[in-house]
Amino acid sequence: MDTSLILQNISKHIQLTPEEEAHFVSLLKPRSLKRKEMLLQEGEVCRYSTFVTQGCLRSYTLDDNGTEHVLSFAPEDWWIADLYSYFSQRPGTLYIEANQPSEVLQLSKDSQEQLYQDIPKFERFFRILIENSLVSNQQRLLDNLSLPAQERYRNFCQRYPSLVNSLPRKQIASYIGVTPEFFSKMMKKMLREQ
Amino acid sequence: MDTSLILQNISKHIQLTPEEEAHFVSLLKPRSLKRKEMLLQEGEVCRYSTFVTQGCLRSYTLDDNGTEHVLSFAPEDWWIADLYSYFSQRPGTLYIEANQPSEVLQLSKDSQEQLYQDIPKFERFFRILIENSLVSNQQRLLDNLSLPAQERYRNFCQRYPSLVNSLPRKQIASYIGVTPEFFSKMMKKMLREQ
DNA sequence: GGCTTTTCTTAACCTAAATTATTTTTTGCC
DNA sequence: GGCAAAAAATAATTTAGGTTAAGAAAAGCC
Repeated sequence: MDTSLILQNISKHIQLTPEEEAHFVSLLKPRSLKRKEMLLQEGEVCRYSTFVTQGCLRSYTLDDNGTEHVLSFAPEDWWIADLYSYFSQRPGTLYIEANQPSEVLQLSKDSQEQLYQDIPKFERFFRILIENSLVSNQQRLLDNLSLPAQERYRNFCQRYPSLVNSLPRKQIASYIGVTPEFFSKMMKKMLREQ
Repeated sequence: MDTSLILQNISKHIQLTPEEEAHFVSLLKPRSLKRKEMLLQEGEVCRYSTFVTQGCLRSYTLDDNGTEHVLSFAPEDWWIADLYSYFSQRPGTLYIEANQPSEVLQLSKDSQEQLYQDIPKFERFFRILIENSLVSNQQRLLDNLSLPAQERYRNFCQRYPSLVNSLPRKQIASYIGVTPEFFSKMMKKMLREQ
């Protein structure tokens, strides 16, 4: 189990002693995922926060027509969960699925609560993580309210530069909130114009 | 300065001793706002988290055309801030304005950091506050991606029941992401259909 | 109370994006 | 490498919602 990436991720916000690092690592459960393997489905309780060490996951909902709406992507070095379900430990609405064969480290809700008791610094770490998520989520919401699809695509490229050329276009289309057909037309237009 | 509402708000998530309550209260600065008074403008640094004890505030951006896009409302018992600017202490993009004559209590960023040191329980309190914001913000984003304007309006009514009949319709329209003209047409249609 | 300003409504017209259907291209996989 | 399945492109048609403009209603203010 390779924990260097996650320890580095944590060290961006809090400093841990070697003992604390060891304690944290002991709470992690590694898991391998095949392409298209589901980590979570609608109606299930999200019992883990998941950190991606290799590959890429995505979270999405299905609406009444069965259309997929992508909430987030999690490439290497990102966290992912159905946060409503995770925080409340009630059944959620999100699907979380591996886009590619992936390696992840999982921290259970119980372990996380324990961690807050044992090493209060982690309360700070996860608070900062969530603060950053909230800020970018608010910005994305405002973008969706105020910007045309072209600009939202440009913002997507900023946010996930490593994914622009490796993700199916229909998933990018879903993330920015347009149909694959419209996305295709839009990309052609953007090429023509520059 | 009436602090009963804010202390009650806090007691939903953490228990404070009378001494801790007194310390917390000593950090709060009361402020009165007239209708249309600005608490924050684009380009300014957001130095305070603001708790509304009376009245109602809203946060919004202005786009290139000068069109307003409402991010959030804060009636009594709610918190409001430009979180990007508040967390980073860099110039932000939001306007925060009083919708009506209002009374607020403000906690400066410095005081909040100090509070984390003095009474670590507050780290938990604000973490939970932000967790809840993030969850509802993600849900609103997914609603914007997947639901027609009518459904988004119904969700608005759920979220802010106290505001449905007291807010200018153009602000509600902006919050759900449509023009006032379309909103007016939509409301007429909804009445016809039920 | 009257005057100004803002908000709300209505209606005609317009456009970004959705839908449906078909074909072509790419990808995953044994 | 070949085949099935998924993804992408194209095009015709439709629609949700935007724009423009103008009048009616309501709210704020001395």
